[in-house]
Amino acid sequence: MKLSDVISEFIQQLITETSGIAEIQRNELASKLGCVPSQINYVITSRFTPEQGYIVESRRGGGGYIRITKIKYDHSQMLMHIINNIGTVLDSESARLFIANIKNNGLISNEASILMSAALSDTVYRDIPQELRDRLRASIFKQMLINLMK
Amino acid sequence: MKLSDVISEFIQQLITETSGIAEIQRNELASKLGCVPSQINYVITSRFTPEQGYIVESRRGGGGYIRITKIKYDHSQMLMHIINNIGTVLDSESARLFIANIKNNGLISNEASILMSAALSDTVYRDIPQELRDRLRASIFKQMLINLMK
DNA sequence: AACAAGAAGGTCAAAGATAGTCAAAGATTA
DNA sequence: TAATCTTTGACTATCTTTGACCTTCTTGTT
Repeated sequence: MKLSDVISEFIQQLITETSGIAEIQRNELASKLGCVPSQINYVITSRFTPEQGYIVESRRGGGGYIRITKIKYDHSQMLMHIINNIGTVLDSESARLFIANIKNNGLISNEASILMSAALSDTVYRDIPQELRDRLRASIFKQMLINLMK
Repeated sequence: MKLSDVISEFIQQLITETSGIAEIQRNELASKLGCVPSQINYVITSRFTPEQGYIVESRRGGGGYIRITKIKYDHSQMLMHIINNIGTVLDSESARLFIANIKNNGLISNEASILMSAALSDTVYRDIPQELRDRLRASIFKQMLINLMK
């Protein structure tokens, strides 16, 4: 079996055992599974993404950790559906429509829609190179949605 | 658990017990918790900053002390404070602290804090050139706050 | 008052402990 | 064989711990 799959399964196992939250130490896990530390990052970025329903947080330094949380989406399947439909780029008009839609469907509060609109509005991306804007917008939108499902 | 966290929790506990003001002796606390005195300073400067709503005062010499006071803001002062303190750049740690602070003071809902944290978290800015990240983060944060106040 | 000694707390930089990034090389798949 | 996925390691960024040295304050002595 591929190394990446071993790592991935190990983490999934951990998540199952802890019913939702795996907290690991990168170097420790790497040495336990016999791989270089950065491979842990590879596995996480390729298999524990928002699209797949995971939130990843971490801290460096002494006592550092990587925490991977599996989203429970019983009540949020529509949101999950939205996330999977966003793609890697998102222009401001599409963002506006998505937000209006999920708000009208009662999936998010009015306050949440205000915040999302603010964070995705064109005015804040002035300094960002054109080609990065819509990728960033997509990324932020997904991150916000996935975290709402925590 | 990390030493810093032990120290931090000890101080927080003190603040809670005294409903707002912890007064400690640096050397005494250091020896009680088994660390070098300067580590107390480290914890204070990293976890009891104005951004987190604390004022720190101290005196040297015989009978010296370090006093840490939790600030009680009212809402308008709070917003004022935050807005005046976000410059043109904002790193992720400061963002985290600001958000925790305004949430703890009841200025924003839990949902809002989750959304803000998500939108400002480091993970979404991977593709953005280093020098733009913190400018963008500041910009998004301000935009969200402004729109919340409307 | 002047001074010296002692008792705090403050600063800073180095070392240690983690995690993150990126690009090159290798493997697999379409 | 071209595209995509995986593996690796060198380099970077961040957070924590420690210790040597500095500054300020109080108190006792002359």
